[in-house]
Parts: sequence; structure tokens; C-alpha cells
Amino acid sequence: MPFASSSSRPRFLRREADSDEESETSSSGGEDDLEEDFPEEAQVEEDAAVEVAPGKRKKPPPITISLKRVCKVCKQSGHEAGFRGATYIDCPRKPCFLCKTPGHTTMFCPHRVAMEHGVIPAPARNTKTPLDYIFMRQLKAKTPKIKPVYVIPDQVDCGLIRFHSRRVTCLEFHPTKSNILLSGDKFLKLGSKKVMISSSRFSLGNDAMAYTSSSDGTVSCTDMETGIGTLLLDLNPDGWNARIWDARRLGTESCLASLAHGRVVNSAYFSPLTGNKILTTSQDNRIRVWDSIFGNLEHPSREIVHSHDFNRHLTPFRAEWDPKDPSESLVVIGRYISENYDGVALHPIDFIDTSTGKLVAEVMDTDVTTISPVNKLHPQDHILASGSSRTLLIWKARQEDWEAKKQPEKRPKQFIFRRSEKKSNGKFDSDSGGDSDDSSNGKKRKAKKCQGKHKKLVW
DNA sequence: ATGACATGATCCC
DNA sequence: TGGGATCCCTGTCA
Repeated sequence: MPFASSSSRPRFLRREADSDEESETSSSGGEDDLEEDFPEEAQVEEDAAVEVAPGKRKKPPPITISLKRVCKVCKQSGHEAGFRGATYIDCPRKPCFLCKTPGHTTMFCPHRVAMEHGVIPAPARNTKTPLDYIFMRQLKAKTPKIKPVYVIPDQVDCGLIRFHSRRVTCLEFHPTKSNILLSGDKFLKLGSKKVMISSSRFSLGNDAMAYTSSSDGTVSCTDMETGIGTLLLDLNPDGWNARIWDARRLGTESCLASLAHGRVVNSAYFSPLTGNKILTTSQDNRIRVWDSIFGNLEHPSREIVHSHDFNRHLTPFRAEWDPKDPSESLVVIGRYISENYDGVALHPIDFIDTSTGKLVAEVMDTDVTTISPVNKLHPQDHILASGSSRTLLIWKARQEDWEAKKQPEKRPKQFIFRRSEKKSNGKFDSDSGGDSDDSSNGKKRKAKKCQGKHKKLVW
């Protein structure tokens, strides 16, 4: 068993000075059921003898110091959660980390085995409203009858830019100048304030100007030529307030629709071409698509289980449309949970067809073991920009490959860029390397093996 | 190699 | 209801 060789790992020291029913000194296999799965688990228990003072009636209960490994999640013994090599072992007492359903672990979650299982089909819609009539006549008539195909490149190159001093929070490509990328980090200085940049956009009228909004309630405009920023709006001049503003100055009763989510919504985007769809990313590990903003918005048309949990140390995940997809179905989003790729724990960037829920491509780099919560696809070119911690990643498709490509693959493509081997497209064996690697730092140690020169990209 | 720490939604009393 | 405790796959630096 993989746990056997970890005698040097830190042990949890538990001190017990309580009643008999909670004392584990007398347990001889009567722990819990999970203990039987780990018979070789070391259990060291020491009883500290307590002197009974003469004249005292009651003998104080013995102090029991139990030295045994416990699960870091549920603090129970008999199992351990955490990385075993590059494979993460869930705590079996907790619900599935992916779909949040109890009864199974992430390893055996049906949504992990086949992602399309997580798709919930659209419910029957009410198509009797006048808005639906207008939608059918004016908007849907322009949409093609046959779904146009999106293009998934066969090969990609990756370039790394280490520029930011804090984690990347937003990315935006220039609308007309294809080689300009705007990126913001957690503590980008705006004026004299250090604030968290929540969103950024280029100006439509003047493409040398970029607008940024920040979590402190300010909106600023920055001249890209001079780098000079101007504060345009400050919604919190007197300090921080827990306040929602409606830019149209309308009351809450004039809300057009309310899209129900199980948890906090990280992002909501209209589809880039027609604006008929809404894509939302929620912290309940679901990506939702509302197919028609004029239809029944009580339920999403699609609900896709995807790992993008909230973590206070990570920028919130946001699923983003592919602006080049004429069918408005392809989205990109980073993945939280890792997969064991040839002994390296990697967090891929997923391309999901929301019309089917299928994972059509996953992008990762053996040098990038960090999570990539921020992703932006280029409006014209086959380029993906990712923010992974403080590093900017630029994934670029090889021109000759994607131009020859006509049909999307049935199986998800994997773009694994290995520096030591220059390039690899093949699927690694998920089981190889993981079980044989007992080190808790296996994923980092393996990743170092693949270090090499990064390819310089000109784009 | 290891520990400290940053810091936000949620749980629970 | 509110505030403190808690926290499952982090990432970086000292």
C-alpha cells in the first residue's frame, strides 16, 4: 500500500483525557469500518502514568497520547486525504468534490468519467409569449439551420510571460490590434490605490484606451500609449460599502429575469455573436447555459458539472465563450481538480461544447502545475491567453494544423506540452507513475524533471 | 524541505 | 441574524 513508506511524514498528535467511551486505548480493531482498509496503518499509543496523590479518592483518568495518522479533512483515523504522488485521494466521508453528491468520491464520480453525463437537458419551454414570437421571427431566422462547426487545432505552442507580481485576475484582447493583450492582477495600482482589478475592457471608440473596474467600486480609464490612468467613477467615496448599483437607475421591480443558482455566481456572459444565450459560472461547480434570453429562464437549458470550486487564494473561475464559434456553443474554463498525467498533477484548461456537454479539448503544460482560473480566447486568431497564478500563458495554434481541420473530434483532444520532449499530443496513462510514487511532493518533483527552455512566441 | 501566510464564502452557534 | 470559526486538489517566499 502506498502509505507504508511514509514514516517520515508528520504525524498528528492527539491528546485525549476523557471518558472511556471516547478513549481509543482499548480499541482492538473496533475503530471504524474504514480502518480495515488500512491494516498496515501505524498506530502508536502511549499511556502516561499518572501518580495518584495519597488521600485522593478518585484516580484521575489516564492521559492518553495517541500518535496516529488522521485524515486532514475529517480528522478521523483509518484513511487519509491528500495527494498520493500526483493522484489526489478524497476523504470518503465527504461528498464528491466534483459534483457535491455524497456516496462516492471524485475518483469515481460519473461526471469525471464522462463529462457529458453532467448535462441536464432543457425543460419544456413556454413559446407562447410575444417576446418569443419576436425572437422566432427576427432573431432566430438569422441563425443557421445546421450548426456550424467550431475548429479545434491539432497542435498548440505555449509561451510563458512572468510579468505580474500578484495573481492574474482578468484578461482582455484588443478588439482590433491582434497582438495586444490587456491583463490585470490582484493588486494593480490604479492612481494611488492598490485595488483588485475585477474586469477590463478596451474602449470601442478609442482603442488606445482601456477601462478597468475594480472591487473597491472604482472605474478608471488608462491611456495605453502613456500609461496614465484617470479615475472616472468612484461608487464608494467614503470607503467600503456591501452595495449593488443599477447603472440604469431602475428599481428592483423592473428586473427582467432572475436566474436561479445554487451558490454564488462568478460570471455571466451574453453569447458574443447574437447575445441570445447566457453563460454563467457558479460556485456550485456547475456551468449553466440559458439558450434564449427571451424564453423561459426559470431553468437553464444546460447544466454541466465542472470542477471550478471557490478557493479564497484563487481568482474565481469564469467560463468564457469562444468568440470565433459561429454556433455559440464552445466555451473555455480552467479546471480545479487535477489529473495524473504521467506522474504529474496538472490542472487542464477545458474546452466544452455546451450544446452536448462534451469535453472537446483539454490544454495543459507540464511546466505549469498551477491552476488557470482566467482564460480568454482571441476574437480572431486561434490564440488562448490564460492567467495561472502570476504567470501569463499564451497558447497559439499552429496555423497549418487548424486550417486543414474541418470536423471536431469525438474524443477530447489533449494538448500536453512537455519541454523535455518538445511536444506531445498523446494521452498519458493516468495510472502510471502515480501509485509507484509515494512522495507527498511527487507532483512537484516530477514537474521539475520536465523543465527546459520556453518557446518564444511572436504573435 | 518546511512553515507561514494571504484572505473570502460558508457554516454554525 | 450576525459574527467568529472554519476551510478538500493554492502558490510563493523565507
